[in-house]
Amino acid sequence: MNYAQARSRAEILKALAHPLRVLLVEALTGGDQCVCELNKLADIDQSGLSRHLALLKRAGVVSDRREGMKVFYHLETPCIMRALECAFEVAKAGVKRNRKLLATG
Amino acid sequence: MNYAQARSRAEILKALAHPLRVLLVEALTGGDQCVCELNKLADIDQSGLSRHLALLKRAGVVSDRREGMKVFYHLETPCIMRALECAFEVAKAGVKRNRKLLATG
DNA sequence: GTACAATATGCGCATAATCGCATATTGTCA
DNA sequence: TGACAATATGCGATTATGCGCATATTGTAC
Repeated sequence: MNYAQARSRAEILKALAHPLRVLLVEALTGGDQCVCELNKLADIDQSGLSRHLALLKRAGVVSDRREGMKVFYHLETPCIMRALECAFEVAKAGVKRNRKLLATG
Repeated sequence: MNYAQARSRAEILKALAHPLRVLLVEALTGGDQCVCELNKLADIDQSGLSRHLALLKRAGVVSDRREGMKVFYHLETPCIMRALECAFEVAKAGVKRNRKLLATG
């Protein structure tokens, strides 16, 4: 893998590397949702949410479509969630490892 | 999923969300390597590399062990590569999608 | 046309990430 | 002990991110 390839992978990962965006992607695995629904996921200002969604869209992770006044977002890449599952396992393992280190050392 | 869980997942993703760190993780799937070897992967200053490795370690993605003067890094989570593969698919799809948009619009 | 609802964007500020350089630490060998 | 190799850390400068507020856009209904 060359640096250019690594950069494009990193771009995607960066798009996912935010708590709210993780929540958004997870929510969208259950099906498309409009911004007004997604806005209930976390206590965030609407303009911020809109920015996060735009960012995910730019990265190619989601797409959007308009229906009347509402805009629905769609998860283009369910495989991303499998990646997140793995990441979660890593996190748990890491926490355990650190606990062990603290107990031992 | 609550915000705390999302945050811990985002932490892992953030750790991976850098071109050099993507390269490092990929390189380590082939087996443990010392910093001096990893330093050949990209044109980066040694102290920078050390920082990136420390970051991956803090996130629980890699571990290190000392052997004489050298420090070897070990990938704790080969499953991470699936995330990278997925990210790559997303990236490719994104490029295709943009081409189509350019052609259509 | 007005009024309103849903969503997006411009802007300024605060915080975090990254980098390069110098320097410190740790281990080996003579 | 001193000299050197491998790695890590402190610091300052630059750049990128995220946030909240105000405002703009787009669509609907009257």
